[in-house]
Amino acid sequence: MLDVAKVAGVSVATVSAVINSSAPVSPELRSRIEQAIGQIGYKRNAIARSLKLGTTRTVGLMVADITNPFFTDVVAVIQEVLHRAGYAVMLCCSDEDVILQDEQIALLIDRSVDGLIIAPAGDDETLKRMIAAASLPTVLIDRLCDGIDTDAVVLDNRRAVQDATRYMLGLGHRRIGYISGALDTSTGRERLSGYRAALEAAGLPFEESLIRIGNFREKDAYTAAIQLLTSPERPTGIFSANNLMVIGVMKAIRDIGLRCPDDVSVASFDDFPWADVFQPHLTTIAQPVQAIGEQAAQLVLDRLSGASPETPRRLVLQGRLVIRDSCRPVSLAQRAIA
Amino acid sequence: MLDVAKVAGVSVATVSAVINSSAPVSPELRSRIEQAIGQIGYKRNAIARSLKLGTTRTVGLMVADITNPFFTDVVAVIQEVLHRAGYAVMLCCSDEDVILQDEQIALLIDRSVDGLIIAPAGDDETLKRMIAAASLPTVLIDRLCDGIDTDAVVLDNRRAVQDATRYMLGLGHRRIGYISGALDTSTGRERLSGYRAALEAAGLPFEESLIRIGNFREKDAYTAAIQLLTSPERPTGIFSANNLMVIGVMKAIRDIGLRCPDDVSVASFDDFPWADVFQPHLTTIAQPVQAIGEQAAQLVLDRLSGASPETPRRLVLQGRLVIRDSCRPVSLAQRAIA
DNA sequence: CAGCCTAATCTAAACGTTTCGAGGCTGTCA
DNA sequence: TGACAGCCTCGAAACGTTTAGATTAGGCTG
Repeated sequence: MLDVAKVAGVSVATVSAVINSSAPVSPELRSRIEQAIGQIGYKRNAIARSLKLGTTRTVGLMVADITNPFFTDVVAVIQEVLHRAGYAVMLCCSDEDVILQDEQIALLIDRSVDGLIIAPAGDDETLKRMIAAASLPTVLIDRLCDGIDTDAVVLDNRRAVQDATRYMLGLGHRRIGYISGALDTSTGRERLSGYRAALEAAGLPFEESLIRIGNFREKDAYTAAIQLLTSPERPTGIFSANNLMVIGVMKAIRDIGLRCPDDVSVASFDDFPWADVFQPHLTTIAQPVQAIGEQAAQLVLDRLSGASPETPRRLVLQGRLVIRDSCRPVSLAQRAIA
Repeated sequence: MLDVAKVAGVSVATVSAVINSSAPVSPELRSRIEQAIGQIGYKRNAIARSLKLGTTRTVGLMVADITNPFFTDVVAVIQEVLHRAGYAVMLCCSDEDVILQDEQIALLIDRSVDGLIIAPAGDDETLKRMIAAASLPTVLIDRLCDGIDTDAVVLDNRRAVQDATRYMLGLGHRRIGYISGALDTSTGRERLSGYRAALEAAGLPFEESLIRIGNFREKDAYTAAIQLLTSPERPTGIFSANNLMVIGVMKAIRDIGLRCPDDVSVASFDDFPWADVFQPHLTTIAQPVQAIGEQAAQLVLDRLSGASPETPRRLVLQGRLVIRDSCRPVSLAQRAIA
């Protein structure tokens, strides 16, 4: 910029004024400066600018698992909306690990991001402290955390799972295995509570032995499903609390030598683009990923521009049960087993 | 930092010395300073540091489609390796769009990333110019660009597709439809050339009418497959040049009222974690995603630390044909049609 | 005891911007 | 003609670091 000023024979202040059109500059100087810029090939240094302005026009985005299609769909739309608004996105991934999560958040805050969008891997004190200390515009997505009182956009998890469970009950299933996400996540807890509520509404008992923790991971879900399927009273249906885990469940069913839906009915949280073309066509709960991403991005943009109310806004969206054919009415043979 | 210095009763230079252990400091002062840091809760400002040092410890990562599981797998490992090395990752996505790609690269360079890892959406002049002008450590992944002469890690696309095509030919298929990626990508061209080479080796003619461009996108591939399947001489097999497109192909087959593999055999580039549990079990070419990610990250890290040779390094990895059961020997009935 | 060396500490400049306040010029009005 | 307002332009400080080079103190040597 100093060079530009020299070439144009003006002061840096004037150059800055034309670049940011922050002050009136005579047409003559303006053109001289613009020409000098073109000649030198000058690009303003964003770092120096950030230092002076205290703003980076970057928002940190942290998801629990970059490999999960649900998150990538959401990331894609957030990315797009923020980019349109002139913000860059710094993406991190905690791999469902709280330690890693804290490291990454620290890294983002360290880099002075202007805002934060987080799908937390789990409640933890450090996270709370860091967010409070940083006091940045923050929005939680997918999952909430006790004690983090910020904007958020989440699903009505309880209701969605309640619907799905009611559907399975309606097909005559009485023993429905449940592969849960980690219970230190809000989604883990809420989804399970939906299952429980459906059972209760149907006047059925809640059996601990039908619940297994799959930690939202394929591998853990596989082990969990194997246990469920080899237990003395095998469930006639299994509900998986997310998309990654249902793959593990299906592998378990195959490895045990059973078939879905003939021997075991399966339903799952999160939809797949290929679900209605590969068999069994999975019955799932589809999340409005587009809306989630848009709203989250908008919430953070609103706060960034100071257009938000003081009190945190909490958006709750609804899932949609997509019935395909991975669930079947309970057969006589299955009844006999149970 | 000034505050810390005041509290500890020393100069900022000394504080800086203890923070970076860049100069010897007496134990007494060191502990006074450390205490002051704790008391104030001081965190060093990375922006100011970047300005002074001219380094951001951030690398830009740009992929063509964040929604594609192949890319997310690679992104996940790059992320992890770079994080371990103390670098942050700034992720962007071009959505297979050259214009968007240029915007995003400009944004990354503008933010002064220290290095760049790019899976280009396509050859284009602007990209070349920007990369040359920025003269940053750059590594291309998945796809090469004419005229961008940097480190790179790619697959032996030609050979992989040649293997797969030979396999289909071995099953008796003579009319194999080919859904191609965009031909302004190196992967688009190389994969197609593998198909062509296999045909040639088998002494069969290459028919333009069997080739359709699906642009690596599900939607375009769907349209392309519909055309192929409704043509007078319907192919008995279809090869899809990536994972997203094979979904479109399967949807087309279903919508036309055909079945895979009974009526049409299908094989595809890129593997899926669920491929051997949902039917039809897709025959695919699996890419070594872990290795691709690790090598790419390592290449950029090496250059960042100045440990690289002057000449660009080009790593070519091999794919692996995973035979499942979406391809079947050509039946008599199919022969009759053709 | 002067002179020197070493080790610890400090001062101040620099990185590339933005911006505040001051100053200069032009033109208008009394 | 002088006062004043308005518009441009500029100088310089500030953002929070790092670091080269100056300074100081203390110990050793001759």
